[in-house]
Amino acid sequence: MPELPEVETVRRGLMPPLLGRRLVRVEARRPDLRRPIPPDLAARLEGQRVTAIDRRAKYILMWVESGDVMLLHLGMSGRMTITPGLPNSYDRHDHVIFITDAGSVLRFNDPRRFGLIDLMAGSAVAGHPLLRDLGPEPLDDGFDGPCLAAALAGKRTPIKAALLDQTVVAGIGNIYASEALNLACIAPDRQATSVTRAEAARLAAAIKDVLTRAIAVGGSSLRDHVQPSGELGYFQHQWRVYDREGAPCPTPGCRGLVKRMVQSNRSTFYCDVCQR
DNA sequence: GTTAATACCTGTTCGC
DNA sequence: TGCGAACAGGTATTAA
Repeated sequence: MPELPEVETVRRGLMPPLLGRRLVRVEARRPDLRRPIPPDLAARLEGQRVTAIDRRAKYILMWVESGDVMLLHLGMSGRMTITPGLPNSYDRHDHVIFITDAGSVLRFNDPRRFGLIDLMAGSAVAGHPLLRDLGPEPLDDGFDGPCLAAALAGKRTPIKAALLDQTVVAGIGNIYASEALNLACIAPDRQATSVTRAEAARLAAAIKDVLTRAIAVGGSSLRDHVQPSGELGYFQHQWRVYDREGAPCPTPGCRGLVKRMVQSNRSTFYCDVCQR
């Protein structure tokens, strides 16, 4: 599932083959993703040189020389793959194709079609409805205990649900929420308002740690995520609790076992011995 | 206004 | 073995 580390991995994988290249052909083969692909996508991107590829939360922003920005979200099952030349055939879920002046082919493939593509002028990025309400970037220098504590203030919801709220912290999904809470030894069903300043500092550090280490190994390849090169990510081998029900808790000195519960219709994995 | 539940979608896994 | 049900989950929408 593409959360922040997977999206960042994709962004980094797209930079070498795309940055500075000209898009010679853009083809939307299936327009009905979570929201319709803008009908003028090809017209506004073809002939344009890619000037920057950024990330905000789980969104990728591709800037072109005209000043337009393509916004991309991978949803749950989306992947971007690059091949050096034209493939023999396209997959039925290859929804958008980009061909560069170097001849490489970028494919946006998304079987479940929870992903989306939008297009806007660069001046409209900050005010875009999907971007304007996002919370702080957890890997920014400014994200720390006080920052997290401020974001959690007044949230009358379990801390796990608060971490999934993109207006609280941007980019955390179901896997890394469980991982960070276990690393910080905070119970997922605690009310967000009950998290102390010291705990918020611990949790902010745990979030940074988990995300940074996941990016370093290319993210988690659960069912869908691969890097643009086709390589897998390997962080799933380092999961502490996610999808490890019954396994020993990895916290040093803790003798608990990983348990699973459902919060807001989502699986949460945790240890009820060391997570308090 | 805030929070919880549901819909969207399809490939995979599970149980009978 | 084969079938259908359940499950996975990010975000928008609807309900409470």
